[in-house]
Amino acid sequence: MQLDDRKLKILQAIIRNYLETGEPVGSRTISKYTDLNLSSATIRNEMSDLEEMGYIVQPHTSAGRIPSDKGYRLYVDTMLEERVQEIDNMKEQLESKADRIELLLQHVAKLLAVNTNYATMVTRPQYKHKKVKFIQLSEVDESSLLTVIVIEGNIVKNKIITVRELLDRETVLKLNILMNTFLTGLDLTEINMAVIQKMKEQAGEYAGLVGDLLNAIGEAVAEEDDLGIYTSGATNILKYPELSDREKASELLYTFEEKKQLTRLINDTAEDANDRGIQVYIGAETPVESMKDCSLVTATYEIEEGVYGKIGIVGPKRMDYEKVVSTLQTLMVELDEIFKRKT
Amino acid sequence: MQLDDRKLKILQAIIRNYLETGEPVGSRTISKYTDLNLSSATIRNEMSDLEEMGYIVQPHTSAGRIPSDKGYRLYVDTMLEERVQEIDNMKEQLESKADRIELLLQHVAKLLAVNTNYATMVTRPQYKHKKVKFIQLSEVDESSLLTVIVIEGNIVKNKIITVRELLDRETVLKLNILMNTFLTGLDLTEINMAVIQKMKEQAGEYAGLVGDLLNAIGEAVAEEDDLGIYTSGATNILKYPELSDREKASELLYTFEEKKQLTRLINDTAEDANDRGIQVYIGAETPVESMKDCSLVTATYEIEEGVYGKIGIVGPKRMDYEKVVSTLQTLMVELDEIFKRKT
DNA sequence: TGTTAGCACTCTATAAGGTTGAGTGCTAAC
DNA sequence: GTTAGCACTCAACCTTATAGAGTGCTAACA
Repeated sequence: MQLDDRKLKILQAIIRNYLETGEPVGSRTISKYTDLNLSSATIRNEMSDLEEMGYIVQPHTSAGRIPSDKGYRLYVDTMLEERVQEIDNMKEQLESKADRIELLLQHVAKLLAVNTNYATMVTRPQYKHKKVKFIQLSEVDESSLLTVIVIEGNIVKNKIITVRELLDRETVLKLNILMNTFLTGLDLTEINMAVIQKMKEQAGEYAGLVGDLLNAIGEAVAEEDDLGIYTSGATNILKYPELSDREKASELLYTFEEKKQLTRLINDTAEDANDRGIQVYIGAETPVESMKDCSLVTATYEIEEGVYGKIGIVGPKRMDYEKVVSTLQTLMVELDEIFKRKT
Repeated sequence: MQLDDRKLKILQAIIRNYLETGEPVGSRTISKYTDLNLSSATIRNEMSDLEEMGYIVQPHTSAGRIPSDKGYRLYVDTMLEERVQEIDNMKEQLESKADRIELLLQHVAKLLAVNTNYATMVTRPQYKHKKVKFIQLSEVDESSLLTVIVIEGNIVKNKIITVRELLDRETVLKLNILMNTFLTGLDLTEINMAVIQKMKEQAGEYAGLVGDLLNAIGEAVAEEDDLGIYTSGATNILKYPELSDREKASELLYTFEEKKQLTRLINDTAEDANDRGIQVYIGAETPVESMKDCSLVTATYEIEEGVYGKIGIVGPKRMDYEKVVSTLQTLMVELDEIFKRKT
């Protein structure tokens, strides 16, 4: 069967209506809702066809139709258009935070959540090779040595380590130079036993301390990985009846609270990133089990050449795709500008 | 009327039973449940008395009884005893994180949530006067200056500021000395215009930069305030039917997601902190509106002389008070040890 | 005088039957 | 190809009946 123009219009009308109401849509509604001037009977015939073709489903005989995953898919693939959006204040708010990337991203998540009424998540940019840019050791007091590590993208990590013996100023200086000469420019995979061995040799009596320092650096940088996800608006999920029954809501909210599962989102969707931009996952298409009754829209932002992060919006399948996509598009442009200006 | 020993035992039995089941408790249940060897009729008489005295309520005429807020209050005040608890692995887990206070606290929240099945929150220790302990400026690259500030309690804050002109090594060193001589030992309220003026004079041509630096420090430290709350297990709330209807759950979860309202918890309960230790707030006693159908148990921990933080557990009124309180008590001892050893 | 058995009463929760209304599929006429 | 009309289906809702848990009260008992 052919999906002609009229069928497409009817499908569109069904989906639009369902997005608004969340209720199955009947033929009479469409008959009035569209400007096709067709009777409900004709619509019924067309709907019957659309159902046969798999774009819509009936929850039970004698109910209206709701879009199937395939229907949504067609909708987002063919029907999305640019939408003008008033997010000027969003722009202002973002600029004020441009210098603290974590705060900025957290804020982005929040803004999106407030604007869309869906749950949102933002991942920190993932540096594939985290090169050490700079290391600074300083004595804070007699027994504490502060280690600050700056890695690519001006991400700053720090760790305080306890030293057994008092260090004089000169030793600290020496250690500083040692650490920087050896480590600056290396990424973490390059810090292998050979390098470590060499460093320890050079350090002489402070070999033990150097070991501690390296551990501290390792830990501080590793921390980065599991803390790179910011979420907001998770409770918005409870606003949608089809997601807010005990079981589903609990699972979903837990996913957002724990965040761990969300990493799969980044990894599993990373491969699609060659055609970067905005991706829509509907129902079972999502890589996270607990979202099987949701839709997920992700966007990829680029903070600098080759360094990407993801933004995701999770809502019911009857999510307002147009709004979400256009909001994301605008936001991407915004972020691009902010990052460009910075570097 | 007198609350004699028998009445107390019956009340205790009612509460215990209600804690387990979440259902109103009838006289026959108690008659079998206790070792008092009394018939249900007798229990009924006593229950009637207990109701008159305000310790229990009937949700409706022909239902069993549930404890009133007053009943719970009596229960927690008189009936809590030490409970031996197997939290040895809790101890181990905590020790491995002792050197990163934020991670440690986050972990404490999580452990508690997992152990109790309630929602938990932990606040970072609140330094009343945050004295600057140490400042370190370092050049990261041509245009970025990294400012690291260590404040009391070894809390490390950092901020990268962009500089217009290239700074030579000597200037950075000078600025370092300047910042440290003026600011070390001061708390933030003491950094007033007079001090700033003097610093700028000394800085000469770099007066503008000093201003930027001071702003950065101010910002970095201010950040501390609103980020000082860690939560975990918020979704546990959905496990308790009496809290998981749409309205209540939504409100509660939002409180946990936003965290802002939770600060009131710390402030409002701070006054009771003279008799520090464990506090129980039942129903309307809680300082946070959205928790009016919950109970809240808080504990105060001391990280060093005069520096406190709070731990809170939120659950239904039929929370297992014994378990919660004893878990908290053990945890307090644990934390005390960890902090003592550190300093 | 405290305790208990027994009984009538109350009220929720659950199930069963009846009704309504939205929606469909099919057919026959336009 | 479109439409009006009709019989049919089924979830949602209301009503009613029933079961069972629990109470309060009274009278008898130790």
